[in-house]
Amino acid sequence: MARKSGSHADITGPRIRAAAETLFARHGFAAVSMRQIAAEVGVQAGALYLYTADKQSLLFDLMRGHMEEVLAGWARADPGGAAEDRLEAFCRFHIGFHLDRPEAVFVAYMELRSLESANFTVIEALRRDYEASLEGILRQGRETGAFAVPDTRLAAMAVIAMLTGVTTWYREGGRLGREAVAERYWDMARRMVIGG
Amino acid sequence: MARKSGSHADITGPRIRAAAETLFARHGFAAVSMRQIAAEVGVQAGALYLYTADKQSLLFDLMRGHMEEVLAGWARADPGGAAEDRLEAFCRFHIGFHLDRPEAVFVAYMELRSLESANFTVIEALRRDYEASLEGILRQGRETGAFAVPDTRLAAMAVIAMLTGVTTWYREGGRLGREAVAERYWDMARRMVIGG
DNA sequence: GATTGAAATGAACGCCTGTTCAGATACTCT
DNA sequence: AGAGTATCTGAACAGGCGTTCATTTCAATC
Repeated sequence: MARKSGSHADITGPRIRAAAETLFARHGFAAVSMRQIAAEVGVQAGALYLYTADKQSLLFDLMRGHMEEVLAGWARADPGGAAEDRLEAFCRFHIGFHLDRPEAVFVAYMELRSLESANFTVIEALRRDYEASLEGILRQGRETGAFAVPDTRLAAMAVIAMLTGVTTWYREGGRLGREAVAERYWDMARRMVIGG
Repeated sequence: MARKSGSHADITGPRIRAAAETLFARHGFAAVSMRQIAAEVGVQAGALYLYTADKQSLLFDLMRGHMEEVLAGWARADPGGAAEDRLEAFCRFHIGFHLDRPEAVFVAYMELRSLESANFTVIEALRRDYEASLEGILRQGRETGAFAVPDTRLAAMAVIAMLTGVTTWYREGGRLGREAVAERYWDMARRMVIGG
């Protein structure tokens, strides 16, 4: 029989993933035990295995889900058109998306080394897809003469590193709001690549 | 009696720290056991405690040593003078220094959360000192009119994140040499902050 | 050759790990 | 009320953890 929507199982799975994400972000994958995750959900450790094959799958599912969300998010946010407009959209999207999910971002960037080899390959490929989408914008801008970028791959890595860095210091309710931060970062990114 | 220089003890301590650094960088602090470190040095686990109080001290000493090296290194490399010259020196120093010590950098950036609270405070203060030295350059440049930076703290964080990002993709013997990478990153940093 | 003292061993401590599973519980549908 | 199923418990497993310490090893000194 098909499971009713809203059943306990439909709720507990996501709760486990959320608890794991929070704990992995705070203490690191290796430092968090299945019993800690279970306690956070209010359940015994054995119950977790009704929802996940093992601890590694929990991490992998979290990271793959995040990377797919990033890619789908940018696919939606990409306005197309001129390279400069697309770069602005990319900067604003990247910062907004990352500030919305600080824990997922933390896990995705810090726990690559905790992935088993086959899982690492999958996540790494998704990451390269995302980086390639930025590099595509830079190539387009160079071809149309809008950007002066001697090395698009290198510039793409530099821009992404700069943008992602926001998550290490930004605090909600701090001196600058998201919009102000995004504005200034977009301005710096523009100056980095613009011709002249 | 004073210990003879070159004694076993003078050699084993650094060997333990080197092994710990490599293993912490590769697998993460929590995922590495004292027995693994000992095996790497060719010794039983108990022997490590002749050279370090505990595992946490091993990590803390590594990170403090690294941060103090960074600060001392920049103090030596800072040419003084015009802000633009100092910024160029900073970019080249930061990239060169970090590419020389990929493992120490990895540990210093990834294992902050593995530090006990008191130790974290110490490391964080050292990091802020380093960031402040870059921000000082940007402030100087803004005051002399060389740079157009609306927010020096934000720009400092952006530049450091961009520069540090090199360590995530640079591979010795790759498409670009260190000098070429440093040259292009300095160019991007300059464009980010320069007036006009 | 005996004495010293540093260096290292290897066993032990109590506790925690990821994972499994037989049995108990609670809920839904007839 | 009773059957059936989804959910969870709680104990167990084999092994690893950080750390301690009595004992041994070994090279340098007297």
